[in-house]
Amino acid sequence: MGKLYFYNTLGREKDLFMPLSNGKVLVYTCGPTVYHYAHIGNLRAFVFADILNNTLKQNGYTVKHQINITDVGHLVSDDDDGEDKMEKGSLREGKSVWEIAELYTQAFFEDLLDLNIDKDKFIWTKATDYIPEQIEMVKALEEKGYTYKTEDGIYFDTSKFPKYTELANIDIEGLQKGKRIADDKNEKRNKTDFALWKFSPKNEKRQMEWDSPWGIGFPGWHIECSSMSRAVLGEHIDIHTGGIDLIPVHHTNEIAQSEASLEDGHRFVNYWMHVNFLNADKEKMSKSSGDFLRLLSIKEKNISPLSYRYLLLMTHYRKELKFSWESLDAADNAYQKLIKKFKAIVENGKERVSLNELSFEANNYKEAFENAMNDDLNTSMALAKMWSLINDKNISDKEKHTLILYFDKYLGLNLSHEKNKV
RNA sequence: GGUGCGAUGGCGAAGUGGCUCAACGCUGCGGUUUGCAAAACCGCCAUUCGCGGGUUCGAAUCCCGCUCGCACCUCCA
Repeated sequence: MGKLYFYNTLGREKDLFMPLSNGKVLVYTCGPTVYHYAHIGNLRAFVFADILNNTLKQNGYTVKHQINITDVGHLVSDDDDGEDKMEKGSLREGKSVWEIAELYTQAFFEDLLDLNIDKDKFIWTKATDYIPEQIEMVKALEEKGYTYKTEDGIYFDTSKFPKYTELANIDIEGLQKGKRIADDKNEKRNKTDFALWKFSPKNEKRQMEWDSPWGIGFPGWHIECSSMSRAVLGEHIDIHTGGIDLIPVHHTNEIAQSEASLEDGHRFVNYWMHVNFLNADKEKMSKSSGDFLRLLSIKEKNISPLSYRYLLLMTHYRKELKFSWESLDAADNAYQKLIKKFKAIVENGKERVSLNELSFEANNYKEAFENAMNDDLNTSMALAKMWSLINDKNISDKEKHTLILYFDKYLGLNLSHEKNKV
């Protein structure tokens, strides 16, 4: 097992990775919401999760990696009578909310397949399959005195959890009025308090609603990750990943729920890893429906989705990526060239050598590549090492063949198969 | 208002004190090859790392100040 260093959002520095139990790593990734198609920005988080998963495995760990699917609708923010996004989608498309969830879940899985992400590596859990667990957790929090009831739901009292600001470094006083916290009409005690259970609106039948000790309703949107991760991975997990936007609200709330319901002082998560955003050149990557770039848009331009994956690997995951068609073209050129070069290498060096009988020089490339990946998943550096290897005339094609296939176990660029268009 | 991130060649991007007077890829340019072209191959393309100071034998890398840009806090990852 090599030495892995990960940048931890909690503490904001690169730490040596030490798993909770020997040889086994528990990972949780915040997954998609399934009332719309994923745009390519969403997908960045899952390519990252995939690379992380690969790297852990290459380092000899057994990885148990869970991703949730948010199929419960939650209220559209601002106004009180805001519609639920699932229900809204249902209305829009004339399908039941369950059909909506299924439709977009399948579309999401297709995107993963296109990106060479084997979905079977992960344990997928749907929020609607874990309603009893979510209710249990809310009950536990209630028993410990962390909750209170208002007209529209059961809320978590964040003032009772002193470490609340730890992850995001939130200045509660500084939170501006008029933003999400402004709805003082719903009797929230603190600006940062959030719903654990929401009551169904009176005189209205929702398509998704469940009975609970507090009345008919549906879970708050943070509780699903806390309770599902506990159900599948246990109370303590090694690594939790997600988009950078989840830090201040969602992950902060997750920590509060999970740790408040544990014994004092126990950490819910040891390493928090956050993927930066991909932003479009001109238009902002759209948040809700509307126009946004799908993987399909890339395919329609006859560009391989794996070229998009290559583009993602060109930049470090913690760095913002500005998407443009120019940069995707550059990535596509590089990726297609890589495939060609690799094919030529395979033809000249058909039989491979074993990884432990590499020449000294070839082994240097192996180590340089591993070091790059193990240093907080520096894929950009790793790609550079791969190119240097390809261009090195002193290494035999047999060894190159061996090494590139090995590298691709980390990178997942599907270099060994023929499904790529050339 | 709060929080966080960033500024490196035409573009993307690595590099956190000496092995980098700056990797790797894309583009471009010159050449070899070719009937021409494409492809392939060979070669070239930042004395410089936003600006101004400072620390040091030595800084893109550390410190101070400044300028500019971006993101999140509105259920986008």
